[in-house]
Amino acid sequence: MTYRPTLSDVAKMAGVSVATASRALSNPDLVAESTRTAVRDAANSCGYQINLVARSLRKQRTNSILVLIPEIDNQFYPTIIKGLEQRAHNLGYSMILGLTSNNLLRENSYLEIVNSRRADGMIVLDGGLDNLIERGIKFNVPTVQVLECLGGESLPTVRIDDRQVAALVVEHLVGLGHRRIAHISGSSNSLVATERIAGFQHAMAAAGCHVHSELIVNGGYTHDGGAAAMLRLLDMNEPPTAVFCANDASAMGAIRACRTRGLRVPQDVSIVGVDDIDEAATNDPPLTTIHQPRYEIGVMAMDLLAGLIETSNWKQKPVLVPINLIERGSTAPPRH
Amino acid sequence: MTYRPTLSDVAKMAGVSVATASRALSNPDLVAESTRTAVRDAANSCGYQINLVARSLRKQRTNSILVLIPEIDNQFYPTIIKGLEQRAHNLGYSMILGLTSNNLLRENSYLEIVNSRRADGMIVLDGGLDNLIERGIKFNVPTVQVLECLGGESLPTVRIDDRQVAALVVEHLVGLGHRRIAHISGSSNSLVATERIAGFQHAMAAAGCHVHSELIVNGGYTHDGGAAAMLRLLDMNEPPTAVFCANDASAMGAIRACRTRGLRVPQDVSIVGVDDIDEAATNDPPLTTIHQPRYEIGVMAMDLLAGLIETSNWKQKPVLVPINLIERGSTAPPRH
DNA sequence: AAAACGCACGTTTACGATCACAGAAAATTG
DNA sequence: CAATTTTCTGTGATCGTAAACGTGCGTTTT
Repeated sequence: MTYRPTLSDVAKMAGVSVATASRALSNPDLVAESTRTAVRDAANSCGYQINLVARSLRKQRTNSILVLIPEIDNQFYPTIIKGLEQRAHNLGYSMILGLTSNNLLRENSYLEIVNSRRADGMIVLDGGLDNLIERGIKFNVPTVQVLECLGGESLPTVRIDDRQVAALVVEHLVGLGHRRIAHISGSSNSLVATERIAGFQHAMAAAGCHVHSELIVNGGYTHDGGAAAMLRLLDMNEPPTAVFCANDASAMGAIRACRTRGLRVPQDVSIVGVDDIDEAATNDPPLTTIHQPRYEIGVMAMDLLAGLIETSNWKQKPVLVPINLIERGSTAPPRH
Repeated sequence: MTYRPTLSDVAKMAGVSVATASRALSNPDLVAESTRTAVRDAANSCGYQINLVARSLRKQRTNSILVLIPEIDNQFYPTIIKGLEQRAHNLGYSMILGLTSNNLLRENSYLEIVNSRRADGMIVLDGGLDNLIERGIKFNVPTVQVLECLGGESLPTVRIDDRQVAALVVEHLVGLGHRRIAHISGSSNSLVATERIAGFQHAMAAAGCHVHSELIVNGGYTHDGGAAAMLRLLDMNEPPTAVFCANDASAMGAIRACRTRGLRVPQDVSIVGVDDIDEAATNDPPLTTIHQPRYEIGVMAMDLLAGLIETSNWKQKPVLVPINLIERGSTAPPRH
């Protein structure tokens, strides 16, 4: 195909004006049956395809949204992306994906996309970018924050209750009889990590367990970081009998570390993760973890944004997504 | 901010024509120093942001490309996506991500995006969509196929040599002393799967090993499928001493199946995977596998597409990406 | 029968930038 | 200093669609 017919070509062929051709194709009910079919036939016979760029310019709407993710090869984000994408598709939006790598330069260049009207709004899973979000607000770009919300809740937000995460874990472990429980935390510049730490301390206190500060070590959310942190815990005079890890990757690292010291999970040490990534179920032992409904989180975030774009108002409350603990094979009562 | 200044506002402020303002911002060297700074100052002072939609309409270029992926929560694709995205970003393109789920309806709706000029080209990792690709060709949309190439190589293509995959695996296992080797294959409607089967048979024949047809079973590329396939192999009168699995997920499933039968890997059975997903290295035992440079594959595909968009010609040869076998802990000489 | 209404459609312009063309101003040359 | 080139800038057309607005005509209302 060499020449791309435009709407005016179609109109000419059908013997109507451009306006009528436009209406016949986009708002069929505004047009008489006969002209409607005439226009449609003309469009089909010449292989007409609407030019969405032109429509966007005229309507001041691109029907695409920008999604900013810190990293994608992380086991955690892909399912959220899936939820976002499928919902976007159902709502008639395309998804532009930006990987920020927590890199300020990249973030700024992605901002260009929304500021220059190439996207109608954005979803940010990278709460570290508070400055980005501020600028987003400044330009009145509809924005939804997901999970990591460093910008506070001045923006529409979909997240889980990270204190509840810790509470559920502590409740489970204390219920099994553990008293000496450690926490392998996430990166300290993350609000999620600090909330989980606070929640852990609070829940432990509520259960009447003392938490020595040595029992909270940073695992940086990674497999290797979790393993290193676990080794430090095992080197203590009185090691913990159970460990609450801030995510599944560090939990698996912790399990690996136990093994290198000849300890069995869960017989000698209980380990709990957070996220419930796919690998958690197939891991050996299967990981007891906090399930986050990642797909649904994506769907809800996209719904929220779409509403925001269309009505530009929102109820000032963050959407809190329910979570639950999934008991698998990595936790058991402590030995005596 | 309530009003968005346009180029004509900037021009008015700077006391020049719109054309000059456009040149000053987009082609600064075509304009006198003094007017250049005048225009820039005006743009800055009123917070001007270019409208990329308008530019796209005029230039008939969107600077965005469509990437079609069958599924994203698959451990395999995210790293490719990362390569694609980062390269796209460096080249000045945005990436629109479409998840097809191998669903014909979705595929067609994504085609709309390129046909309606919202993207300058597309990258297809979902070779199952031969009809899609055909239409892509029909509309002269620059397209690059990656890995799974059901449409043949009439299109620009970036892939690995799947027969070589099988050859490397067989060479490794035969080198260890194995003679009775099985293959847990991928879904039969995939060209990649059939090529690996053919390569397996060829390499085995070349090594002087007979391959009974029972020794090739379908594992559907999944963990559970791999486990089920392995159980079938272990139920044979004379089970294989080594298994070549079509991907890492099915290899891990196979290992799990061995364990449920009380067999140890690699002492009793050797297992090889393909892909080298992150989990392969942390798996217990660490998986011997064929490494695919997924990030680089993404980068190369994006480079190829960008070239295609700009020059619209290509050397008629598929880009073959080099691969190699990584020996880890899941393979060993057979017992006697 | 006159007034009021509403449907279906055409005319025209807006959307916001870029580019070809041509003219004006400045710089260079002999 | 006139002639020529070079540099710079404005005019107006253009990209393809949507929508505001207006028109003609048939139908209903009193």
